Amino acid sequence: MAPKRVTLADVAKLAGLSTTAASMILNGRPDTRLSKEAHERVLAAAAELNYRPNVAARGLRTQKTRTIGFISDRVATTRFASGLIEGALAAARAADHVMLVLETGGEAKLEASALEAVLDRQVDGIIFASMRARELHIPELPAGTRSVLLNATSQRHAVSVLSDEYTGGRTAVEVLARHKIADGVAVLGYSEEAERGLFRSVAVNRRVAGIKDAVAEHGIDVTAWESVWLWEADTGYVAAKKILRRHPDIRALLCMNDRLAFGAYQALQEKGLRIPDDVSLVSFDNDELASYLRPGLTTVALPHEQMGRDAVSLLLSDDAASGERLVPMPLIERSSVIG
Amino acid sequence: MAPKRVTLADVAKLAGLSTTAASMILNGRPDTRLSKEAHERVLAAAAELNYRPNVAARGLRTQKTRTIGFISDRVATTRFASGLIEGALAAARAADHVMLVLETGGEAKLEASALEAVLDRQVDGIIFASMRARELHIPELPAGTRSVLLNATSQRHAVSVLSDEYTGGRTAVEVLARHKIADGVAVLGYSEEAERGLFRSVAVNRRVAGIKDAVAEHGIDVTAWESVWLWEADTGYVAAKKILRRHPDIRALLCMNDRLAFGAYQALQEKGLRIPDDVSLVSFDNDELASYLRPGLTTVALPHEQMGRDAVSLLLSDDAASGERLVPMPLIERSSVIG
DNA sequence: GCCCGGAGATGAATGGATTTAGCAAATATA
DNA sequence: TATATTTGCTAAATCCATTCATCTCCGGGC
Repeated sequence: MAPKRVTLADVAKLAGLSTTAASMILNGRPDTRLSKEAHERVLAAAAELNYRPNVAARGLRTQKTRTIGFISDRVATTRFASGLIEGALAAARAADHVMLVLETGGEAKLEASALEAVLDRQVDGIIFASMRARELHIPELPAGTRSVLLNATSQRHAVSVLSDEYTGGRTAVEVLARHKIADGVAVLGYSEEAERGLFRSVAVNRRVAGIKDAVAEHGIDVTAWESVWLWEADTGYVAAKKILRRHPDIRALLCMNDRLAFGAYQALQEKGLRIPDDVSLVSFDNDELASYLRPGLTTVALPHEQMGRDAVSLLLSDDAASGERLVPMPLIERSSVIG
Repeated sequence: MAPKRVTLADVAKLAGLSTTAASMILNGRPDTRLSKEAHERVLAAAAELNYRPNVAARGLRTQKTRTIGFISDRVATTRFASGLIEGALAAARAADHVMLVLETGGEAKLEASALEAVLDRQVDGIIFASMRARELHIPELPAGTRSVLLNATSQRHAVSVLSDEYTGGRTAVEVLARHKIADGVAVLGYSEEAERGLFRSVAVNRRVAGIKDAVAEHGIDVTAWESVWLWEADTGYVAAKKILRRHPDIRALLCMNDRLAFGAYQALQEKGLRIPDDVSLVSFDNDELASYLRPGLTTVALPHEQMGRDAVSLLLSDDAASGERLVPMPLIERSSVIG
């Protein structure tokens, strides 16, 4: 039904002017000497025909496509990690850009072809995202290709957006300190002793460093550091039971993520221990889960949406910032800490 | 460092042939009469220079961009809904296409601008997705624009991909029947009596119809239909408590989704009732939650990934199928039904 | 010796924009 | 009156690949 797309030539013809004039006017170029009347005619014609420029054609000339490539290992390993995409999408939209989203599953082969696919489409910049903070290997990019690492680091690439894990770790401990919990604290999920020399991730190491520093500063006595390699609900359940068996006097559990905390809830419930009256819990992530739990779980949030936003604005900003952009991890207070 | 992109002209020059020849050879056109030697030279030149065609330029000529627009209200309202995107992404990649993902938050204004944004980029087709199955209002598209509705229906648009809710509803009931549960069953989340005339959604209505038919066929006695408007963990908790108070003899809970079931778990635990020994549970969705729960929740899965895949393959397939593509909802058996 | 057909290749148009260079008329300057 | 300058606008090149329409040889047929 609807005829083919309106082109600039159509607009120019209707306005009785050249495409040059139409182009200049529609792009609002400042140096033009075209008359007021010409402006009006072109604008009116464009409006009447409902003209929209063909981005591919424009991009061919200008080398700008107003398109960003977002290459990530997974889009949605965990629900909350897709906040990275949501934030990026929102920021891109605000800047009048769109995003090509590609998923690689972490496979090198797919990573390479994903990169080619976005390069072939002349994107203005590329975001390399990882759903769990880690070191990424990025191949060399054509000169002039802008890129930002999101929730990831890389040797070669200058700029990356990360959550501020060190401060986040401190925050979690400070909640305990503020609520006068000074002993009977167990850390669930990480133990330096058990994991020394094993590679965790930059994020975890920094978080642990924050926890340790804050614990020392506030003179908190940590009864146990329990190592759990996979941070899932069932492993959390098992580990929490173990801690409770060995240390019946535990008053607080600092869990390395919300799924572990979820498992701990189950273990505590089984033992008939009440949260927070008998045992307090603080955790990390602010997974969707955290709000479902009863009582609600107090947790230090991973600011995924903000990180996504920041990645886009860094990518699109003119000043070639470099280094790490650390995004604060906000404390979400619910009811799992006694007070 | 790396010089500017290699163009077809570069390849042609290195091969000592015209761009016409190079283009024909690289595109493997069958009718060409170019010599074997010419083929070899062009292919070798392309490989040596690592030539990749500029998709924008090609698209300008061929009107094909190998790009799909994916416009959705939310990308990740719930973790598992983003399976829609994951599936679509995987299918697109398999078909050597990429996806422009746009999020509208359901706002009409953003929907309109998202549509323009993808149309401006000459996408080969558009998927309109909704994270919760519902009726979508899609504006008229330019002639020849292919489109598929994903997890949504619309008056105007012919083809949509939906989960097979009717059969899914039956499946849930059949689990109960198979395990010889014939009475003391309560449905948690929907009551026709309470919600008569209120708009739910096509999906819910079909699911309920399936439940009703299967219940009648198997001669199951449903003790209570409890209406819950918002299907969340806390509302499920409250509703389950209410049911247990009024009907202490309940043996099974059929929950309209996993979050409600999660709330029911909490209510049952508080009452000291064991799952599945005292009360069995069946639910819908296969949310990530369902696997965290103890015991694991038996649930009828929303086949989001498959739906995403189907949407892309329908969009890209030649035969202009129309009507609804109903994707089966698989039963995920865990341990919440006595047996 | 001339014409014809086919093999092997290419020039130029095309798609839809941006942009450089420059033209013609009107006005200003001397 | 003759020369500069400004004003208002446009032809044509460009971005890169695809494709239509030809063009040039060369050997075979008559």
